[in-house]
Amino acid sequence: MANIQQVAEEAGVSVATVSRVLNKQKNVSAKTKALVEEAIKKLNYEPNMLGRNLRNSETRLLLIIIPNISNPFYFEIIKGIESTVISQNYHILLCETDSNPDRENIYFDLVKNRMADGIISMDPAINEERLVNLSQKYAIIQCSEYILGSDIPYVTIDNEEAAYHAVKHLIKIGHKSIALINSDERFLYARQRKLGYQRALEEHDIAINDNNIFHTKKLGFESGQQIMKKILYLPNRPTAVFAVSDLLAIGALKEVISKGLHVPNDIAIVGFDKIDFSNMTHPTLTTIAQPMYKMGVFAANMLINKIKGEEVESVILDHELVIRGSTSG
Amino acid sequence: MANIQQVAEEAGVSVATVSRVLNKQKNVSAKTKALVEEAIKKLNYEPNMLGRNLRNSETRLLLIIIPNISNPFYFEIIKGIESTVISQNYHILLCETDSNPDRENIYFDLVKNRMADGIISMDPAINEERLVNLSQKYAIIQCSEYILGSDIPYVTIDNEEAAYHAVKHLIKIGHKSIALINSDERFLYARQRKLGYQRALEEHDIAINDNNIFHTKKLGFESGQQIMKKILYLPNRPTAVFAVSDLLAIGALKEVISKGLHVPNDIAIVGFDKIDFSNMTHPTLTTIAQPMYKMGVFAANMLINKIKGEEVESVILDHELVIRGSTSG
DNA sequence: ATAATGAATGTAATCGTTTTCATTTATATG
DNA sequence: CATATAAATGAAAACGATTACATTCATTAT
Repeated sequence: MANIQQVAEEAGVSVATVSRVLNKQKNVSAKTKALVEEAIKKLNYEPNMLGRNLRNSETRLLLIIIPNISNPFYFEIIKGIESTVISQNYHILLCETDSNPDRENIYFDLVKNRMADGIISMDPAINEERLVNLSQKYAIIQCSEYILGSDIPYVTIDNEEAAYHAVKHLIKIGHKSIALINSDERFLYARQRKLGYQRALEEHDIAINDNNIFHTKKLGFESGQQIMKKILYLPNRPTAVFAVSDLLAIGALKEVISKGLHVPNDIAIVGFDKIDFSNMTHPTLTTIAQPMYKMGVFAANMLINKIKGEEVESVILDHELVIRGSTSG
Repeated sequence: MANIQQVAEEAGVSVATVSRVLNKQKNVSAKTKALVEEAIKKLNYEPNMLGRNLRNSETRLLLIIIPNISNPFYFEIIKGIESTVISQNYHILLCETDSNPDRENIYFDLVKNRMADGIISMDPAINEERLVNLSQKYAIIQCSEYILGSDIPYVTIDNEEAAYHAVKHLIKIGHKSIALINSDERFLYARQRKLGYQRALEEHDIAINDNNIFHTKKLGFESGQQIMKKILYLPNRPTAVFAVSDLLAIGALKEVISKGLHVPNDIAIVGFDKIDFSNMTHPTLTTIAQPMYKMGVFAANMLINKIKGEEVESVILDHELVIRGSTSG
């Protein structure tokens, strides 16, 4: 494996000149440039990034921290991030915490050890104290979930407003008894979405019934299924359900169908996220669309700017209510 | 940001000694070790991996190449890989090619430039020539899809046998007209699964009807849906469908249901992969389960061994037919 | 007390780049 | 033609670790 030294010898120039050619710098004559390029080709030379990285003290690697790789919510965001960073010669290290603090620490160490230049965190369960602490010294951006009051820049949507939209839609088509399938209220987005749910009900003079509010720690289909099972047994069965994620909504939908009930006639359902699969259920799922790809692009650009030392501002993007079969027969 | 030099000064020892403490080597007295550890704590020292990596010429980064991050087939495999490598102090760089040769090249360069120590490729559309070429100099393992006749080690299942199983199941429950939704036959697995499909039919004296065999370049739900649309218009409509991936099968299922037909009474469906979603459809999907997590673990260990310079053998793991609602009313 | 042994520690080279600064070479100006 | 200026090139330090080898120190045997 040839190194820059050997290329220099082969071309009969100094390593500095080779480096200049490599980095497309000015001030190298066409003749020597050709000489160097020839030597590179002849020796099959590929620059060693380790040397370069050490010298430049950067890795051009970015950490993306997510709770779980199989949650489709993150796909489009990640695609947005990936295509943005790759054009700027960065790469991403996808880190799945599984909400395990040990995993989290391993990833944090990666940036402390300078194996990564920055972090985009999308994990609601992340250790906030440590993250804020880390953000003093390293470039960090939050995406989707963020820490209220910290000064880590974030990109997100207005969760309260979005939930308000979703529930208002249910009310408008005539529902008065609406259940909420929420996730853990430790998480900001869960609290915000609940607020939106409550505001919509209050605004239409519908009493908030705590028996209609459910929580789950896990965000998979199964949780939605289990909670819907409980909802179906409720004495005054609600006529509609708002779930804070499509996965939960799809699990719920599945349970209703399995019991031989009709969606939306017996129970209407609204989800959140507009994941791909939400269009493959029968009926298709009404849901709140987040501009996921765009969120990824924003987060990526913000992080890269932050790495460059620029000042970056948090961003709140628009959402959209997508009305489909699960609320309109 | 302190470096090893400053720690050495603070502790009043040489950098060699600090390095020895860092790497938990023998031959350091308890006293000096304590001294060094104190200095490390005091200066908040974190070793810089770039220095270490350059010296050791390794990055402990492994490339995982997949066609598309949103295909759930890869999740469990990736989880298997991730948890295996992390315990051995490696990390993964998830690389999505989108079947775009430019992307692929960027990733290949990563290993040429020594930013990664090896590759696990799961991309059926990968440039075989380049991959084989690269495997002369770098550690490469293939997972799931592999190159026949190359000597890149792989871990996979017996695709032909699995498809044979699936189709035989359909025949056993009485079907005689069975459509195949295949992917691009450029891919080995597609050819193998078709072979299994044909063998099952032949073995039961069912004529193979080319009109019942469909191909798609894209592997999303929508492709399954579109193809099923065609199948439903066929003059002698098949009574069963075998799709080479769950995504295709779910799209197909959706189309059948949407047309008001019954699964499995009007059309039975078998998928492939046992992705999470396959349990969330109504009815649930009969499918072939691949031992995905295990495949990931194997691939990871094989790669790490290969990096160490050991000889590694290819592996073929068992599959399993999971019978569910879409073939048994 | 001395030599022999082994453990602990230090010195300096090394990995492969980039970049500052000095020096050489080419070009333009009078 | 001499000089001023700009462009091209090179020498060497730097990035931060690891490690071969040399050296010092402590321990034991004679």
